[in-house]
Amino acid sequence: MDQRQALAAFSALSQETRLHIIRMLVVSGPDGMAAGAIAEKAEVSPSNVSFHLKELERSGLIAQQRESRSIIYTANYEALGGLIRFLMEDCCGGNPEICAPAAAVAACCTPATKGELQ
Amino acid sequence: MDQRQALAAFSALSQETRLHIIRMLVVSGPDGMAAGAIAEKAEVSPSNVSFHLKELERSGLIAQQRESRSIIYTANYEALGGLIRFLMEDCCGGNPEICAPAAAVAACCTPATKGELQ
DNA sequence: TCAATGATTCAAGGATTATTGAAATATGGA
DNA sequence: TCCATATTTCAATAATCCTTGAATCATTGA
Repeated sequence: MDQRQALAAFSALSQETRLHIIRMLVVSGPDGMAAGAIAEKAEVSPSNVSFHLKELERSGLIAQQRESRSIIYTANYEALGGLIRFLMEDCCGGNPEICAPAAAVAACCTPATKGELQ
Repeated sequence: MDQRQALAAFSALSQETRLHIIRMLVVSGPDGMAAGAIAEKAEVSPSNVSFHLKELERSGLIAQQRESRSIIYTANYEALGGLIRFLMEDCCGGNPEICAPAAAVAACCTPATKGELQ
C-alpha cells in the first residue's frame, strides 16, 4: 500500500455510511453481501449505496462480483491490513508509543489463530 | 476513540498536505514544530498551513502550544494509537486475517522498547 | 510606542463530494 | 418476447472542502 492508496482509503473511510458498509462486509466475511442487502441494512437508497460502493471499490477496500441478478460485495482484507500497516509503519514510523496499543490488540487476536494462517 | 473521532481522523488523514504534516510531527517528536517551519518544509503558504493545522487539531491528531511568538504543534501519539486500535478492533472486529500484518509490524517495533513504556 | 516577526482569520472563488429521483442496464423466469 | 428484479448511471442540486491573498492579532525587542 503506497501513499496514493492510503489517501484514497482514508477518504473512503471518512464517511459514515461507507464506514458502516465496511464494517458489515468485514463481519459478513468471504460470502459478502448483495448491494440491495447492504442498502437495506444501512438504510440508504439503492442509488446512494451504489454511489458509496463505487467509492469504496475505487479505494480498493472492497471488491465486487456478479452472482446472477445480484452484485456481491466483499471486504478486501488484504487492503484493510495494508492500511493498518501503512498507518503504523509509513505514517507513524513504527513509533513504539503509537504502535503499542495496536500491538496489544494484535496480541489478543492472533494467538488464537496460530496455524490457521498459512 | 469512538466512531465520531475516528471519522474525523480519517477525514483529516485523507488530504495529502495533512498526511505530510502528521508524518513530520511524528518524526519531530515531543519537541514538535512551529507553524512556520511546517509551512516551509511542506511548501505551502502560511494561511494554507494554518487551515490544515486547524483541521488536524479539530480531529485531535495534533495539539498546539504557544512558545513566544511561535505556535508549536505536536503529534498526539495517543490519538494516533487510538485510531490504529479503532481500525483493528471496532472497524475490522479484530479479524486475524486483517490484523496479522499489523501484528508483524508491532512485533518488530515493540520488543526493543521493553521497559521503556511504563 | 513603534516596527518587525510569526501566525491566524476572513471572504471569495473554485473544486470536490453527497444526495435525490428518474431513466437505463443486466439477468432470469413465465 | 415480456415482465419483474437487482443494480447502476445520469443530471441537477446541495453541501463541504480547498486555496488564495488581504487584513488582523499576538508577541517581542528597539
